[in-house]
Amino acid sequence: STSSPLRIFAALGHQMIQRSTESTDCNGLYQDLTSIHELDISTARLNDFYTSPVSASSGKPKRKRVISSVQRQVANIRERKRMFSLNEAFDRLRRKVPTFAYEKRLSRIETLRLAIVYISFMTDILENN
DNA sequence: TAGGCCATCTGGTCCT
DNA sequence: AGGACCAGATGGCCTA
Repeated sequence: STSSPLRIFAALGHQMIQRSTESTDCNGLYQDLTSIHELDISTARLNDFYTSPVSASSGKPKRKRVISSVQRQVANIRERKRMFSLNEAFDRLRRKVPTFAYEKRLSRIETLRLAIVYISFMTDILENN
């Protein structure tokens, strides 16, 4: 139907295309996220703390956590996994927002901005029907 | 070559 | 205590 929301959205600019569904994540850039299990956790010592000289806000001495190198490695892997899942969510969102005939995939910030516009557009359609 | 984008590391803070 | 989340820093890759 020519009045479908997607067609109306497409009419705002160029012809809208269905974006390919190929996964753009990884590309071999991620390190092995399973390697967390291979770290020798048994050698990790407990956290050490030292007292920083000043705490401007509270006046109380701040306790800073100092972690071992093994704990740092484990934390890095966790962070990589977290960012990986974040990027998976971005990929899902990318596939949901209609785009024009770009040769280039949307960046994360472009994906967010286009999603905002798209949601607003759809909301307007619903409210005016 | 500059700027944009991204992956990764890191330390701080919040929360369980 | 430790995991989740976050933001800053850094370096690599790509494109105009």
